[in-house]
Amino acid sequence: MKNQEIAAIFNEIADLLEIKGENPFRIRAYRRAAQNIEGHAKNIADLTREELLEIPGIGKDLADKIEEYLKTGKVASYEELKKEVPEGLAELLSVPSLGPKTAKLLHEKLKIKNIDELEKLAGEHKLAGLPGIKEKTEENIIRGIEMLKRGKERQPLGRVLPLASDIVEYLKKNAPVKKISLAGSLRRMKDTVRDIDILITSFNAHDVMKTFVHLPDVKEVLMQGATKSSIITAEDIQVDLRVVEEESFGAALAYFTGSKEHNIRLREMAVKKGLKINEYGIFREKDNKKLGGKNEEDIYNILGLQYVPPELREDRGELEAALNKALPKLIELKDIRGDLHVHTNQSDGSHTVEELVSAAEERGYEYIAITDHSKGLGIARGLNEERLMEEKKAIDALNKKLRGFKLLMGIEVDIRSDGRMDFSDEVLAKMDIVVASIHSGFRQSKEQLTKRLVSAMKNPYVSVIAHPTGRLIGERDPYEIDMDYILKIAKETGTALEINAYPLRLDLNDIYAKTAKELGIKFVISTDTHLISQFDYMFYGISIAKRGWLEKNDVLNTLGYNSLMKVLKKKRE
DNA sequence: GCCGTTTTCGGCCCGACTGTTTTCAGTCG
Repeated sequence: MKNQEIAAIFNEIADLLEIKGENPFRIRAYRRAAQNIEGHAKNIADLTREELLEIPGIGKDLADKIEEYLKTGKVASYEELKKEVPEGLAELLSVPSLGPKTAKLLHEKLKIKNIDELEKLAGEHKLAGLPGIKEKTEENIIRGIEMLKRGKERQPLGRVLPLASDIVEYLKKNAPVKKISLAGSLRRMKDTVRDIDILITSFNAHDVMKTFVHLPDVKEVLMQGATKSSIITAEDIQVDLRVVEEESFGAALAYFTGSKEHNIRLREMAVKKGLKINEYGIFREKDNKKLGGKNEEDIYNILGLQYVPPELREDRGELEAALNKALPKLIELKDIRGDLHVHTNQSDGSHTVEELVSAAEERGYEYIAITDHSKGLGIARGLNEERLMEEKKAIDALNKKLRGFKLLMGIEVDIRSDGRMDFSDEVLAKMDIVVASIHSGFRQSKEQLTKRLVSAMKNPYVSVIAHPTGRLIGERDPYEIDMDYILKIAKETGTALEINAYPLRLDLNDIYAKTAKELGIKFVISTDTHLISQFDYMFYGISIAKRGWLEKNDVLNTLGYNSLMKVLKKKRE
């Protein structure tokens, strides 16, 4: 996909323009375009000019630049800019607390061109004494470089959310907290997050702040004010806390939940109606009369919009839909009636089928599918045909004993590097459900990898493609595939795509899920459980599904057992 | 640079905290 490349260039242009001190709105236009290109599920390279212009934030000029890049591999104006602003200077902007004005100043006065030079001169205390810079600013820059070096990359949702919940619980117990809520990308359940935002109401903000900056986990206090404080935890995650008045809680929640792009659009809509939105409420412009803000719903209602669930607030069309009362009725955890990707101790899981059944029953499920690995995956003790048939026999027997609960006999069949399935059709035909996935040859060419998935989908017995892009957040990039083509074949063959709920996978991601849904492709949301506690990862899968605008009807494991079996058989016919 | 049931030109979201100042600029979210 060219999308990331083009988005990166537009962001870089925005950085360079910032350092030059250009019109801030022009800079924002580049950033907005970059954001919308990155979030676009279709390959930009395949769009017609008309389709390009339909992307919000892309006008004539930026469409020209995109076409120029696709044609020549370069953008002339970008190359010009790079000549004007020394290479490396833009990277200074990635240092927290250092913005374009300071970057420009540092270059003009000290000829600093990159972070290494900055670090050296800051260490020698050469920064202090420049206009507007004294010791404190120098210290902050040094600290910013340290933070940057520690790699404060985005962390997987599944790693940060438990931490955030702990902090919320601690504050509830130890500080005078009335209302408390997570906000930011964590509340939107983005698959990765950079920091934790917490919003609080209290009759004693001062004490809340005091407790907060003395949390057991605090490594560093970045700022402490009357209504806003920030810390860094021992895990190197930044936590921002805001205390607001009860009367403003809803407005503040909306404001701090974001996304920034969503909020900007919301405010633009408000301005057009003669209203003003800030974190304290929604106001009439002419006399500043407060119309609402205690509840988050106020903001949307007064603008004549449906309430937009946090997971949708990304400026991906949700405000237009809210205006037309056309928001999806999002899937919920309680809609899920079973898990269709579960491993036992026959391959690399930790539990017996019986143990898994009782755990599933506890969670209110009506069925699960046992899908151990196939023989090709030796490392996971993949099953050969003989062991698979033994497992099937055991499951058949168990099914006869179970009351009100069903086991589906399945397999997670390995898609071999040449595109063949690890079992013959004859064996696959004996399964209730076949989940196919790639576990090897991640570095094959895009064509090869695409071909492997296509060959799996064209197999009449393959019901689901599991973790379709193979990513492990923060550890392994998705392998390269032609997603447009994959989606087309999924639709044609009636193959479902999995949203793997394992927190490091979350694969398909939200963007692809939304596109796939629009094409009418069906999904399963599965946990890939190897350990009983992992059944609870379903919650993460649901969150990604919500972010992909999925409704109950889009997801096969919301069906009752009989309906599900009917759907699974349909592809084979 | 984008965008238009106010506009093809003139707008473009809004406020807190910090560090530097002595009323404010820069940065951030």
